[in-house]
Amino acid sequence: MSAPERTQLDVSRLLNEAGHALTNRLAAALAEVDLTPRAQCVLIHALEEDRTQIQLAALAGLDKTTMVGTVDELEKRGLAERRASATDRRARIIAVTEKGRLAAEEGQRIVDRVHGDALAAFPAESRAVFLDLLGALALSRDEVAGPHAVRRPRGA
Amino acid sequence: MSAPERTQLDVSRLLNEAGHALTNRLAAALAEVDLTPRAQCVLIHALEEDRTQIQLAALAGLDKTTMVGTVDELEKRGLAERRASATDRRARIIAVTEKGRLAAEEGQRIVDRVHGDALAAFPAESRAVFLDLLGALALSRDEVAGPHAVRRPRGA
DNA sequence: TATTGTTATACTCTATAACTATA
DNA sequence: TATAGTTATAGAGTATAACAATA
Repeated sequence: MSAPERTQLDVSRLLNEAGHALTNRLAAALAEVDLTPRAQCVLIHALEEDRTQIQLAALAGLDKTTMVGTVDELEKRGLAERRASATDRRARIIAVTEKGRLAAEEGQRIVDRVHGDALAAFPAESRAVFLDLLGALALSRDEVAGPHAVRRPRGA
Repeated sequence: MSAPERTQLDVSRLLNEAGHALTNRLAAALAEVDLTPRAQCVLIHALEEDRTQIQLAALAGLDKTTMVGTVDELEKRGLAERRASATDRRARIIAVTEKGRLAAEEGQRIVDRVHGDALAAFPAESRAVFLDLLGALALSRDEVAGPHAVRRPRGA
């Protein structure tokens, strides 16, 4: 507890750069099977159980309007289908097709490989500490500011 | 070394979320002294020594065209000035004014505080491990893919 | 021929607003 | 009245292209 720890001058920048680096690698790797990280994420969550677009959007951290296009794409490529919900005629359940399931499973192997490779150089204990702390930091997401960052309302 | 370590299912997502969270907090805190993280970053680097716009852009991870607007803003607010380089008549040295120096120093205290707060809850050893690993991850930025992520050329 | 800084503009991404149909 | 999904579009951010001055 001496001078303000200059070692980590810019933690936020390190986080953003590391995040971009990994995301780019992930996107490049998933592109080999024609998937985006987002599509992969949605497919995986949709496989777990019957979920509506809004539920999937929340899980993926997307807006419902962004989700429309994402699902359009999945449907166009035959990886998933919109089905009427049995309990709410407004809602659409996103059902993953067999083709989609196979793609998602291969995608998941790729995701695991990329993440594994990124951390492979470090000892297991360090990885555990890192992931623990990182998880806690990520959780503190909406605790401080409002639900979302700045964005002026329409007529301003 | 058992099944693919499911613990860190999505490291890249954690990194991005933690990065956004911290960046938002940083932006909110710096807004109190009317600075953006970017302006703060440019001011600090410009204070260290005489630097041109392009040099500052590289240090801040910005495009030179983005830098123009950033410097415009700093100049308009009287925090910095464009000065002719003594050695290259094409180049502009970004000189920080006294007002800019004071703002940057206060900004740096805020940056240190926010970063300190974010990590305060964790033991020093964990922080050290975390920052070490994070720094290594961030360094691996351009090692894999090309210099920048996708962007179709103009006429495509 | 290459580079600094500039302008203009085009592209991507995402969210707001307004709407329909349900609840 | 509120919510799921849709559309259209506005806004923010950033990069490409083309240019003038200079190297």
